[in-house]
Amino acid sequence: MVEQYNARQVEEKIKTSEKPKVSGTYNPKETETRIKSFWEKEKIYRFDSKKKGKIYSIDTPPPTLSGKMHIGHAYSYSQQDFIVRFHRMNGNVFYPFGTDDNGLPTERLVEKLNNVKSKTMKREDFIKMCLKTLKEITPDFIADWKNLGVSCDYDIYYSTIDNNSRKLAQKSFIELYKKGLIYKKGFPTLWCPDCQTSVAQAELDDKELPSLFSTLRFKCNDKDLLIATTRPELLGACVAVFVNPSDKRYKNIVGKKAKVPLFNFEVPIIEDESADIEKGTGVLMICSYGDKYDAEAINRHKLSPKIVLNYNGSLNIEPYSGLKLKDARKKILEDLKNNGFIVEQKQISHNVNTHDKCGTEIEFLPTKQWFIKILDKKKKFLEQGNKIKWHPEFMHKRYDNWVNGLEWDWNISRDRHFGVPIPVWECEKCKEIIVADEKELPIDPTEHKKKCTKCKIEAKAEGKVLDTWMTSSISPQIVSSLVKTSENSKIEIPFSLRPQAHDIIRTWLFYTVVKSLYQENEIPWNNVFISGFVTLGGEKMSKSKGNVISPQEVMEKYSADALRFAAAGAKLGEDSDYQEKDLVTGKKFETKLWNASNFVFMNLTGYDGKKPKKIERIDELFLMKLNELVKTCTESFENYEYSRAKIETEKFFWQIFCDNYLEIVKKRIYENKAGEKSSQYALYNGLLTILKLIAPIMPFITEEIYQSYYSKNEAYKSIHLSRWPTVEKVDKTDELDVFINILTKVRYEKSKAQKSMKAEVKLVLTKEEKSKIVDLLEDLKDVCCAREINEGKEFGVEFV
RNA sequence: GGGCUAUUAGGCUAGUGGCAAACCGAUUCCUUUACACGGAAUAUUCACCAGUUCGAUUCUGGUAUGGCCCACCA
Repeated sequence: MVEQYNARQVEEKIKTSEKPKVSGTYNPKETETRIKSFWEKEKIYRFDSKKKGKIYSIDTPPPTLSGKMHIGHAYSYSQQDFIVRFHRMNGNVFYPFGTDDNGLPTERLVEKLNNVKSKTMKREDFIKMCLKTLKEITPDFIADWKNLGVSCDYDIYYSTIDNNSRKLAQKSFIELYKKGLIYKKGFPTLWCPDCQTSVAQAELDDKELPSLFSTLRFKCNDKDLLIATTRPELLGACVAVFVNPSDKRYKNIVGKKAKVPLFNFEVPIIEDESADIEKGTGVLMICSYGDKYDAEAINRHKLSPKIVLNYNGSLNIEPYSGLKLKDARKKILEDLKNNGFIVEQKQISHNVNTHDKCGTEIEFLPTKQWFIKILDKKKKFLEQGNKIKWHPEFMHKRYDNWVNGLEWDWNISRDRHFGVPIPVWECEKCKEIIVADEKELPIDPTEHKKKCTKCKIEAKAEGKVLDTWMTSSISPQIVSSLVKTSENSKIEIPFSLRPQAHDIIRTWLFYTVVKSLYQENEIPWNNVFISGFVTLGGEKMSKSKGNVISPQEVMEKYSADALRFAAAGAKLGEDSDYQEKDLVTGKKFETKLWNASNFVFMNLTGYDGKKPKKIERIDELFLMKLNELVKTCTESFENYEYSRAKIETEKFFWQIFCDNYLEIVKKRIYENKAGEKSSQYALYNGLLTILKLIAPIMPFITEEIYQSYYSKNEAYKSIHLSRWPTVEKVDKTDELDVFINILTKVRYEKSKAQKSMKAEVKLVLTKEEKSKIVDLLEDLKDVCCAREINEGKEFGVEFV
């Protein structure tokens, strides 16, 4: 069992421990639990609204509340936390937390947990049940984020279905409606027959499906007119037949009528560029509606559509009434075949659009929906995109591609039961729209009666709900509303950062830009930080494939710090493959950090914290080298390149600090040589700096080491509130490199001779070598175990 | 079909206009005043073809192969 400590006990422990606690083996499980409660108790990550100075604000992504944290979350939230922790050490951060529970996944979860069906309940009651259920299950869900060390201020919390979020989403609707940016229109829209709702372009997925490509026999003046189709079930909705104007084969029949097989009605034969001469038979049948081009074509030629599809995906045309699309297709093909209307049939595979929530093939149905105008502002959205700094830069292209490819206005209404209601009523007589008063929000119009201001009769409540992105797209406004602002701490839009994954650039990211432009006339954030996915063996993880890595188990086995360490290896924006060896490396790094700290503290007895008058050259060179690392890490973190900071710090700590510097100063410290104080100074500050540099990535172990030694001398109660190391201007010198180079050569000779590194030698250096490290000869002698160092024509090692 | 991105040691990945690198693994050795969960060393490598350049793994163009996004869907 994990031993539980509270913060007071931690304090006691620290106070009462005379000797440095860093000894024995590192126990991450116990430590992480204890450090986590210390952070919570001391409110280390609380947003301080009174603190002066610039605020680094984060538009934290709210994870969907369903099930548990998955490994992708673990990586991406770690990555954003690296950046946040770096900025916290440079000033004040605003890092709220939210959960997304306004969507289908949560609806299903709540239904399952309470054994109810939302559609049979009053919407208001279902939302109440959601809020109650969520209150019960959310703490457990969030626990994983806390265990991982994600340093949000969890008191600044929102849920996308809570009263405040619903209120702001409705307010946003009303604001945009009043600005004339929202309209309601009957239109053939993307429709999911399974969810029985309209959907937005951004919710479409591709699916490669097998299909039958059938060439059918239409009739024109008793002659055959062959037309190929994959959608025979829509024959009854055929309203025209198109041929290309430059297709000589069909010139003579343009303007005549074609007879639709099986249904026996006639449709006009029209010239239209959209018919591809090469494809099929070159004749194209237009149905209402097979796809968006049908919709456009029907509009273009002012044809009247024949709607044969019901909202639930069944046909309404005899004799196929009531049959679902797939069954109807089967039956119609059968009938066509039996009547000799099929000339040719082949199996093909083609991509179809499906609904990303349920995988059902998307249909087109004319329904009345609410839209936000976006098509006429493409240029403006591209401009906004240009004002944002993208990390990595190439993700900007994805945004541009999406904006350029937009073909529909944003459909924001959904025919679902659960969600944020659209706060309007419509007079059935004069079609006047009555919007809710801001004071009434959040409101469910179906629960309230409103009269038409003109006709004075009762208006009809809108039954539809808003697209969940309608709420998510105002996340900056939602989190801003959660804190009281003071002079010092205005949470302003644009925020500093939006961290998110690349799969929702077209939705969350884009829609937030839209809202921010329409509501604030601003970009929502100055920086966007796009993380990649976590794969296993190069493949996407999914429950169905069974190749899922559970972050809870990884944390259990390797520690949260090790998991974060692995996440820090992933390059920004790129998918990274989960490799167990990265966790092994992370754990080893912990051990090494622990042992090295142990060694440093052991040798700091008698150190008074003051800077000695004389700093030995070797100590100075080490601190200068470290200064270069500080510079690199600072720049890297500023540019969101946490992985570079991690690699450089790891390399420096292991290779320069442990393998070389500690070995070099050992003898001086053991033997209380003259430069001891100087080395102690360098050890104390060197280790502290290294700890700070790696603290954003490994917050637990660095805090533990800080608490066990440094906190009593340093001004800050947590390493995560301490100040990031500053970069000093120093002259460059290669003395240390030359020194290490010589040391390497000595080690090589010892290794070749199969001798211990402690074997005593006589060393011969060239005049040039010797002159470069003239101040370091005594150190070289110590670390090489050299009895003497002589000058000669060439480098040489002699064993004694 | 368009866009983006990638191709580096046995595996997984950094990186750079001028001796090619970390980690895991393999091989050889080393040990006891931080750490064998350690240290020293060894082997093996920049997809292909052109161009720019004194010099290209790095820049440019193309080819091949993979991934992602978008489009096509009669």
